[in-house]
Amino acid sequence: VNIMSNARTRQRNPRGSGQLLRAEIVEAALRVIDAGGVEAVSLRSVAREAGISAPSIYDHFADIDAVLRAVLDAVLAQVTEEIGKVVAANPDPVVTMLEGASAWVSFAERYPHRYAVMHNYQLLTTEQADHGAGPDQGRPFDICVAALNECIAAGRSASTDPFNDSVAIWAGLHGYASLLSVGRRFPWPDRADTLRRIIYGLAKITDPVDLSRTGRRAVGSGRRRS
Amino acid sequence: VNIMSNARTRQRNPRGSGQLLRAEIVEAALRVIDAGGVEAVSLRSVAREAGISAPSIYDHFADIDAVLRAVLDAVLAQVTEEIGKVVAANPDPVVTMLEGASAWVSFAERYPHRYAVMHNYQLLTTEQADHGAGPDQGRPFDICVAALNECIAAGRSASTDPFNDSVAIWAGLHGYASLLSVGRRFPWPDRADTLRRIIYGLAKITDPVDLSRTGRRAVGSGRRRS
DNA sequence: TGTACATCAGTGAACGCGCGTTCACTGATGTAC
DNA sequence: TGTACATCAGTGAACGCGCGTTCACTGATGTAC
Repeated sequence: VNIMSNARTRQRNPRGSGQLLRAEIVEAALRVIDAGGVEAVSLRSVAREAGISAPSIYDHFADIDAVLRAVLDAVLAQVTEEIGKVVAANPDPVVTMLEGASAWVSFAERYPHRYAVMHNYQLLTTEQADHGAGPDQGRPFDICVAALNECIAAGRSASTDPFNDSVAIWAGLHGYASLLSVGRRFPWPDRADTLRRIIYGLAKITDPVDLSRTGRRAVGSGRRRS
Repeated sequence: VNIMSNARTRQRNPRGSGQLLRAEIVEAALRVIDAGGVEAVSLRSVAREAGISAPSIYDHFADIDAVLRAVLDAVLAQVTEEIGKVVAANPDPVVTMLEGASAWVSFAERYPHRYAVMHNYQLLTTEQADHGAGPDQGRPFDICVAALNECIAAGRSASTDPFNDSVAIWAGLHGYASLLSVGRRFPWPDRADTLRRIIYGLAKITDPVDLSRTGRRAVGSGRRRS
């Protein structure tokens, strides 16, 4: 747990740079979370990991929950950025949905404990829960609605209700990410296949794409229709 | 938290009935979980709720994790029974899928903390994680595969791969149940509508059913196809 | 240019709390003789 | 029928631990004069 600790190596920040410790505390909390989950977080464990004494945290945060809210902001920013990058890189709206979904699930698998923290409702401030900063409700969910609207506009989706269909997509992706991130033993099918089933089925994609071909051309064999 | 406690009112069990306390401990743990989530569970909090001294638990369980595993068994039995009842009552396979899904989500909403415990992988024994007792992998997941196979056999589903499609359905239902159970504020669409989107989309139902009509006849307007 | 002082960025010791766990024990009740 | 005893179903006190939080403090560094 203490492998990445900077305990004992830390130097006091120079005069006027006291704010730097705030960021160091958030980073230390992220390391504690990655190593042992949110239940390993305590004021003292974060202080140990940051290489400072416990009372020093009070100079920057009111309590450990304030630290966790700052952590949550950092995690939200990270996942939104990762998805945003993928979405911006793809002009094809169907590919955008698939790759965005893949980025979401990939984040959950690489940072399972951050993903869990992101969905721990107890931690959220009302603002984080209600507005744009909300993990799914906010930017990632909005990205999903926007991408689905683009699919509809391009004639690639049969959805007539992009908001309600996006709720279903959100549920599917969160459930899949959540199941994968807890590391349950299960004969999981190929991930790209499962993501295609979820996105094609819930976004009502009429015009699948074969991602295994570099040309990314539409193919007719992606999903059989009756 | 202590409202339903039987502290101070409890009588020692009669000679030869010491086993009864085991069940009382599990029930007390369920009350603690329902009131405050799994993080409120401790050996002492469960003992308080059961109206016994803390060391008494050691006569029946090796440690608090053993109590939680017994709790998990009870929760799995409950949810499996609730779903099984609904499934057995419906001869129509499409209705079975919808009502089974509704029962699952309803359980998550009525017992959000039990639902969370059920997906807390840390608690599972290897047996619970791998075999029939597993929360979704086991009986509920098998019920889903069986129901989907019935839909296919009845010509109501276009699925050609019931196992992989069931994984997608499992993801969708778990995600939806999970999102609802954490109580996030969100303009949720009508629940039956969302469940229809998830099941019809992922089970590839070609022949929707209108649940609002008591006759449960198939209707053509459930989902537009391009 | 020197020096007193204020400020900054923290520290160390201590507090009371709930926790898991141990250990010797208690008191009611069934049973052997 | 009486009584000694074994057993059962627990209890009460104590331990060491990590926790959140407080409080007086320290020592380096910038600044006023």
